[in-house]
Amino acid sequence: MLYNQYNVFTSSEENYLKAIYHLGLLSEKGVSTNAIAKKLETKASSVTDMMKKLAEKNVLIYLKYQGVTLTEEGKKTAALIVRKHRLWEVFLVEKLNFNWDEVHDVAEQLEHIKSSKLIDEIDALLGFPKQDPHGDPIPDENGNLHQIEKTLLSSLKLNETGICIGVNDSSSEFLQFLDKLGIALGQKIEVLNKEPFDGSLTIKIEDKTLSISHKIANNLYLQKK
Amino acid sequence: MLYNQYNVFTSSEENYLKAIYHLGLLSEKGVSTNAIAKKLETKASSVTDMMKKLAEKNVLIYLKYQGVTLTEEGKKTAALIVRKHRLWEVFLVEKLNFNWDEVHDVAEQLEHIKSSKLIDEIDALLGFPKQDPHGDPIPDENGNLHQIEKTLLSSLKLNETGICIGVNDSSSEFLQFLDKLGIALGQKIEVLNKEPFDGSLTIKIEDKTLSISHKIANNLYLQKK
DNA sequence: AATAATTTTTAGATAAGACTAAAAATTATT
DNA sequence: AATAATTTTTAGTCTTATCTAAAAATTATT
Repeated sequence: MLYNQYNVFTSSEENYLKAIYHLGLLSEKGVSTNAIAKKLETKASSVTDMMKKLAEKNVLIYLKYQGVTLTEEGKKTAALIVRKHRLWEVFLVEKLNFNWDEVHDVAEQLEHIKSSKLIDEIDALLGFPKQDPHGDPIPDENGNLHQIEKTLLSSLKLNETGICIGVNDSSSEFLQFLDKLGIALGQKIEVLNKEPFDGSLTIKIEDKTLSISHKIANNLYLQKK
Repeated sequence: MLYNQYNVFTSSEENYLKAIYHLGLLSEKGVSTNAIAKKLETKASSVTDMMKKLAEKNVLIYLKYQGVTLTEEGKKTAALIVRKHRLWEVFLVEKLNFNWDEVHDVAEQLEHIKSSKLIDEIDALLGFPKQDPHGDPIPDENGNLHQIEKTLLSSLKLNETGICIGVNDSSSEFLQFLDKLGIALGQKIEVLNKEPFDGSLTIKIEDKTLSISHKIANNLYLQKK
């Protein structure tokens, strides 16, 4: 049960919650002050201040020197911000001709707009999408994630096949590089060869044969067939 | 010639510029501190502080005790915020099923999103509209207004006819009242009778005959036929 | 286990934007 | 023209969200 559904958060508070949410998914332990500071490009002292404030608002548990953990309310709040971010990304790509490497900064702004009708209507306009343009899952209206089974291309075995469903690194550099190679979500990929020397792969994708580095293969998620 | 096209403004600064822009359209003289304070529901002392800051940024001329006037750059900046506000209003009504009385608060938030591609694409998606849902003109990409000739319904003569093209008061109370009466933009209105006693009008609108108060007639704009 | 290195917190400072209360200037009224 | 009323500005305070520098706690290393 959530203590207080009617908390209102500043954009800054929302950014902290989102950062903690993302970092918290990576491990079971509390999220460290430094990790948050690094993610938000701010100073550890600023993080400490904000953690005290957010703990007061019951969205996280803060124990000095032990990092923080989101409460149920904090998780839900954060997930709903992520939901807005990802829905806006889909909107920008599907309706406004943005490329998938251009959406992040604008979505960072749009995610803070306060209006439940707005985001519900955007969701409906887009046909209730389940993934954003980078293949990341969109939390539902209760903040729950329905993750699909995903495998790194680098961990596929020889001759295995999968559908490209997401990226690990969604920097615009990487996304533009994929565009250049002609790799996009939804495409079928088959591993033709794995080079033991440098970990590079030869893959078949949409009738073309490509050689890609281990680093690339380590940033592409597939759904195994 | 504009001094500096690359000024970046905070949301608060943008709200001041917009308020001064709207107030400045009403008269040739400088806009008074109190008028701005009233419009933004803030204190005169806060306005004075902000005027000094905006004068530094060359978007307005501030002379102590004499009110302020926008510079060319200030006018353009303000008009482009108004442009964003009104385009978002059209978007909310046309694409997201908002009623015309629900759009203002959300557009107040959306108008501060920084991305020229975003607003250009919204403009294109909507087919380059020239008016917002209340009939107010949308400034072009250079900040210029192309106002159409409009007449208050209250100043129409007996048996004259016009098309309803806008409202003067766009509070949600008034707009909901119009909805209840069945009055909407684009409708043809004919003045059947003018009551000298209280200024009320009998009008014919879409085959119905209605009696409306002077106050209502004073808040509806028509394009004369 | 003691010391070194790192992380985190505290304390104090700053900037933006708002406020109150009082002073100063302007405008209105007698 | 003098006084009253109003408007505007100034001076000082407050909150939010930052920061730096120093102190404290934790973790790693010898």
